[in-house]
Amino acid sequence: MEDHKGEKQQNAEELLEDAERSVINAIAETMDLYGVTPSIGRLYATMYFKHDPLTLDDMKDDLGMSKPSMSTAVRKLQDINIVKKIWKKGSRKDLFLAEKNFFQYFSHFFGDKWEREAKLNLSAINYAIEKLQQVLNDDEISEETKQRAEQDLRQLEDYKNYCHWLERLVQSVESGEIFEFLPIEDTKSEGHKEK
Amino acid sequence: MEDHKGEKQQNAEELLEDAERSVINAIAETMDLYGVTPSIGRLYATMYFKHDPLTLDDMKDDLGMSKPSMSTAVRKLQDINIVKKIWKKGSRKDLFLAEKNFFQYFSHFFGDKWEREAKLNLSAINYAIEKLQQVLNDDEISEETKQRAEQDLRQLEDYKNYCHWLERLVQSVESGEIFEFLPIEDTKSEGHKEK
DNA sequence: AAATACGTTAAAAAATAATTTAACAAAATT
DNA sequence: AATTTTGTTAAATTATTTTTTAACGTATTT
Repeated sequence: MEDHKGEKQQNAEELLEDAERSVINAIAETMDLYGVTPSIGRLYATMYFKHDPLTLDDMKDDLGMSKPSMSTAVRKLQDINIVKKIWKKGSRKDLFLAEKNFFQYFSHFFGDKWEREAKLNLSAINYAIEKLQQVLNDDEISEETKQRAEQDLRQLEDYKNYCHWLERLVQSVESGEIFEFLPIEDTKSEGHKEK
Repeated sequence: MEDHKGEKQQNAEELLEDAERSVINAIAETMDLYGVTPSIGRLYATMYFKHDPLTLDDMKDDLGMSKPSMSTAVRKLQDINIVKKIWKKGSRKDLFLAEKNFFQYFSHFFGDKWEREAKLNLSAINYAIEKLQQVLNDDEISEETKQRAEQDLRQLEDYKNYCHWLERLVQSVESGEIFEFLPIEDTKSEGHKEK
C-alpha cells in the first residue's frame, strides 16, 4: 500500500497538476475564441507553465501528438510571436519558449491582426472610392445609381476613419502608450515584473 | 447590340458592383481573421451595403445559399450584436439590419470576447491559486514541488493582473472613454456621425 | 377550418480542416 | 563515408464543420 513517495507529497503533486490543468483549459478555450485551433491553443497553454525551453519531442510527449503536428503548431505560435526559438549551446534540437507576459501576448496577437485588418480594408476601400467617384463624375448616370454611389461613399469614408483609428490603436499598443491611459495595476503588493 | 439601358449606365452599375465587391471581400477576410466563418462574414459584409433591412429570402438570393443557412448565420451575427432584428409594420417576414458603425462593431465584437476571456480565465486562475496555496501550506512537501508551486503562483498573479486590465479595457471601450484617449478623427472635412 | 407562408430544428451530405504515417533532406555523429 | 538524428514536406486518413434537404410547428391568410 505504501508508495515510494509520501502520500502527502503525492497529493501535492496532484494538486499542482490540477491547478495547472484548469488554467491550461481556460487559456486554450480563450484562444479558440479568437480562431486559434484547440490543439495549438493547448500547446501554448502547456508551454506557458514550462520554465525551461521545450523540444518538439517534449511537446509530442506532453500533448500525446505526432512530431509533424508539433512542428506546424509551434510555427503558428511563432507566427503570432508568442513563442520564440531559443538557442542553447550543446543542444542539437530546436528549443522553444513561450511568451509569458500576457500584455506582450496581447500586443502581438491583436496588434498584428489589427494592423492586417486596417491595411487590407484600406486598400479595398480606396479602390472602391475610386470606382464610386467615377460613377459620380459621369453625367449620363441615373439618379438612383448616383444616390447609391453617394451613400456607399459616405459609408466608406466612415469606414476609412475607423481603419485609421485602428492603426493608431496598434501604434499605442505597440509603443506601450496605451498603458499610460490604462495603467497596469498590481493587485498583489510587490512591483510588477516588466521587461 | 444596343440594350435597353444606356451603355454608360450599365458600365456605372458594374463599377458600383465592383466597388462593393472589393470591400465585401475585405470585410469577410477580416472577419475570418478572428474566427468568423467566411459565409457568415460574407453575409455581414453584404448586409453592410444594404440600406434597407433584409429578409431571410433576400439573403438567400444574395448569397445563393439555403434559408436554414441564412437563419443560423444571421443568428450568429445577432449574437455578436452586429445585426439587429427590425420591426416594421406590415411585413410578416423577419427583417434584419447590419450595424454600420465600425466603432460600434469593434466595441461589441472585442468587448464581448474580452469580457468572456477575463471571466473565464479569472475563474480558472483563482481555482488554481487556491490549489497552489494548499501545496505551499503543507510542510511535508519536497522543495522541488514547492518551488514549482511558487513559480506558478507568481506567474498567475501576473496573469490575474492582465485579466483585470482586460476588464478595465472592456469598460473603457463600452463607455466610450477610450475615444478620449484615442479620438475618432475625420479625414474628410464634415463632422462624424455619432450616436 | 383548410391552406399557405415562415422560421427553425434534425438528419444527411458535402466540404474543410486537422492529424498521422511515410518519405525526404540536411546536419551531426560515429 | 556510413549511420543516425532532427525537422519538414507530402499524401493519406480521420475528424470536424459547414451546408443542404427534409420535416416540423406556429402563425397568418383565405
